[in-house]
Amino acid sequence: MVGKRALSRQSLPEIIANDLRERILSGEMAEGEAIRQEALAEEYDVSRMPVREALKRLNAEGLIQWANNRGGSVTKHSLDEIGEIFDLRILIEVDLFRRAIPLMTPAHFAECDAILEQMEESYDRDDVARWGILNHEYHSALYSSVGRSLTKELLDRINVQSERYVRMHLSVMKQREPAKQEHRQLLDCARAGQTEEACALLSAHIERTKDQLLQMVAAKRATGDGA
Amino acid sequence: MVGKRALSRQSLPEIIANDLRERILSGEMAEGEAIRQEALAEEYDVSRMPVREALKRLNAEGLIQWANNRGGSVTKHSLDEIGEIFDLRILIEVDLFRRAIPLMTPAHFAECDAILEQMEESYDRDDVARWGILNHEYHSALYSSVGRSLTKELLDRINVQSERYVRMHLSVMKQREPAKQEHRQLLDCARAGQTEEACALLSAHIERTKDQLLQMVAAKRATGDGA
DNA sequence: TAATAGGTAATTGTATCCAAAATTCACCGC
DNA sequence: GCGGTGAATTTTGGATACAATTACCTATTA
Repeated sequence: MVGKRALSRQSLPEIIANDLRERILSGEMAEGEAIRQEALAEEYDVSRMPVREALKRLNAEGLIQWANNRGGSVTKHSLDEIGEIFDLRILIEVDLFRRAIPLMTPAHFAECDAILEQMEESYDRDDVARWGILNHEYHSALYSSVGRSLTKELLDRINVQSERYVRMHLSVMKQREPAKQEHRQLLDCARAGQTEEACALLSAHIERTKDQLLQMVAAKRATGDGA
Repeated sequence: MVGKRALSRQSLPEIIANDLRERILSGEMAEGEAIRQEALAEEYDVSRMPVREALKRLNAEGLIQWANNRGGSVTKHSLDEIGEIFDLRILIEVDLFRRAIPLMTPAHFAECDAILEQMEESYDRDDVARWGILNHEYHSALYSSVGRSLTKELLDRINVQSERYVRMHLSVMKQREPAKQEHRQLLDCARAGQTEEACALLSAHIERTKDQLLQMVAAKRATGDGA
């Protein structure tokens, strides 16, 4: 993301977009839920204008869909599309990882190690929210040795989509041990300079997440809502 | 003032965004050029509101950069970033092509053939504008057998970026014969079911375009760097 | 003479207001 | 009783007016 640390001077659309994004990602705003500008404006106690800009932004991010004069709704992905999102993650993350490994220094490995430790700590406390954040941080840290800012920006956009489903996943995920081990192996392979092995592990890691998650979403949709 | 064309069913921001996008892609708005909302609003004879929405959209597409209260400017990519754009194209297009080839039917091949013929015709007439459009159509046709709508959407966004530079490229490109042959070979391999060979060709094809183009942009920036 | 501070002008961001489009409900006709 | 058409309400889209922030220019002081 663009690093504007002065968040005191954040514009209203920015603030609202961030909050709405969080509400969508957390599932507070359900898939397919209709969005009315005025209701949101009243809720945030601002005019409809900054709300409109925030909605436009989220629309560009793909989190909500907008019809011309017909209002908007929270984007709902089909199972195929959810799978596609994870295939894109595999494609781009593995490419980044392959470029990153030869450039990794002890400092990079140390950073990954530090995050891993915090992750394992959050396992034990069953702090899924923190685990999700750290998971994202860890994956980013794996690629920090390589520049590729445009690619990372693209990946961030895709990750916003995937995060919606990963979060559902985390909250009901039983077996976190495999992921834990995979994260360690990934780093070990990278440290040993075994680029292709590490990439294969990363690919399998995301693939496994995808499979588990698709199963879960499918089950949820079959029982839960009729849509 | 300005002739209001078919704005009937299209929203104003949409129209303005499309026009601005075209102006940026065509080079009419140069890299790094500052953008003032009011000037554009006056030019299009509308208020600043739809202009702002259009600018927001282009910002999300990465064509312009926006600072908080500081105005915006047309995005200027470094040589590395331009290379990155083409690397992303390779990554995504090859993945799409690999998935598409096994699904291609005679109808798909016929469509590609038809576009190829028009392309070769436009070679002879030296119609670079038409060639550019057909080039994009051809690449899309290669992947038409596969669904993957989200991936295609992503690719379209990347292609918008690359098109800025491809257009410069086309207008000064001397040797179009290699591209011509490569396009044929690509299709022949795909028809023969030689998936990996076809993907390798596609990768090399885009890679060659990237190399030529980087050379050209580097030369252009070295001479007239003042802009 | 140069640097800093203050003021002014320009540009962006937000709010309120008005118009246009769409959906829904009711009434009329079949 | 059912279907279609029209009007009214709801909701979005666009314009104008106003506030806030920023940058530039000028003046004053060291």
